[in-house]
Amino acid sequence: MSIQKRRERERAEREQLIITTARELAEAEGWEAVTTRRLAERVEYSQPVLYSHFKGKDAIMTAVALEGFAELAEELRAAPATLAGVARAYTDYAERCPALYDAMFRRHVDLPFATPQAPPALWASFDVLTEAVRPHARGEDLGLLTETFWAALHGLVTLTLGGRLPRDQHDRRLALLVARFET
Amino acid sequence: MSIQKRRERERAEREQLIITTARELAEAEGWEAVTTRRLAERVEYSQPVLYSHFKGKDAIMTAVALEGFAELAEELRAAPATLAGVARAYTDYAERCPALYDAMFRRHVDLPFATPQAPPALWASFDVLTEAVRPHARGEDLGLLTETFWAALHGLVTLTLGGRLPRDQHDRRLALLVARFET
DNA sequence: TCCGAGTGCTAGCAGTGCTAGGAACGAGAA
DNA sequence: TTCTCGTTCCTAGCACTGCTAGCACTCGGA
Repeated sequence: MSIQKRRERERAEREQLIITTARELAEAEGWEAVTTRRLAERVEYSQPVLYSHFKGKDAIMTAVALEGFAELAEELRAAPATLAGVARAYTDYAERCPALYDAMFRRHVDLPFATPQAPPALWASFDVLTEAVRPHARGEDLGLLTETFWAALHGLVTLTLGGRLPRDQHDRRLALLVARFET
Repeated sequence: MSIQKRRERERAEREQLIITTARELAEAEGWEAVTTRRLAERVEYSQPVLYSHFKGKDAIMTAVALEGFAELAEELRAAPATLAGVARAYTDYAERCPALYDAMFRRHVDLPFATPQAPPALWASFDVLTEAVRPHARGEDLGLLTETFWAALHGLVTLTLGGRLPRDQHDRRLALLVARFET
């Protein structure tokens, strides 16, 4: 049965290759440029192969987003466990991987959010954020306060990435936001 | 020269019809459903007519967004001139016209933001927001603080509309945000 | 009555996501 | 070794997208 094992392994490797390639392509040229044809060409397989791994293009994006959740959680855990530290790590990550951030938090993906069924990696990120917010919750519901702070970070990130807010003052805006949530 | 005037008027009316129809279609089924063919069919003209009014589909979306800016400014002006009042009016508008909000603040439109060249209607909204924030600026840069508050509102709105935050607690999150920016 | 500008149509291009069908390969049986 | 059967993967094609070239027609002005 070793042959079958090898096949399963090769198949898993190919699936990972598709995800990684999709991510690279999106990061380089945006998700609009990630077409099934271009993606298939890059992984050096024909188009229908993609559909033997994923239900469709959306499912590929979802897989990429899941990778992003795990990475983001790592970044947040590595950051100083303060409100400012975690906030900075969050926006830095979004700035560094805008297409990934797009897939995770802007595009429509078929994943549960804000429920116990949400991906564990997403919960991990949220937990780090929660711990950073905790010291500053003055009797407020900690979960809701964290959601609110997260939303504020998200707004800052998306408006800046989308060119609605000038990038050069981003640091000062982030500082203002953090200050308002401290204490 | 009256004939020419009539033609110009009819042309302007048709242009408005295209904008209104695009808006209705987007609000009813989302922007993905707004294809040039469906839009042309609804306004009862052939597809190429759209291109005699607008450079492309994006330009139609931009025209719709501009309408939205004007409407939003009106709504904000009509709201109680407090931080809570304006914030509530902002999120209410987004909730009521999600597709319009999408075109205005989420999709890529070819408009200048956060510069003096930005659409006047957009500045009008921002000015109302600024006045609501002013009493709570404790020595901070008022423009930057307003941008930050706006970003936070935007984050709340987009995460909620995108299904990333449960709608039912929206009011409480909004109250938390406003409380953090008061004083 | 005729002309010419200009308007709006039909038809088509290149590209999209996705799928049906068959060809080719390779593992196991005879 | 040869045959058979499954699986794997590709070619070809569908229905759609945004957009445009080019022709037919209309209609005001002479």
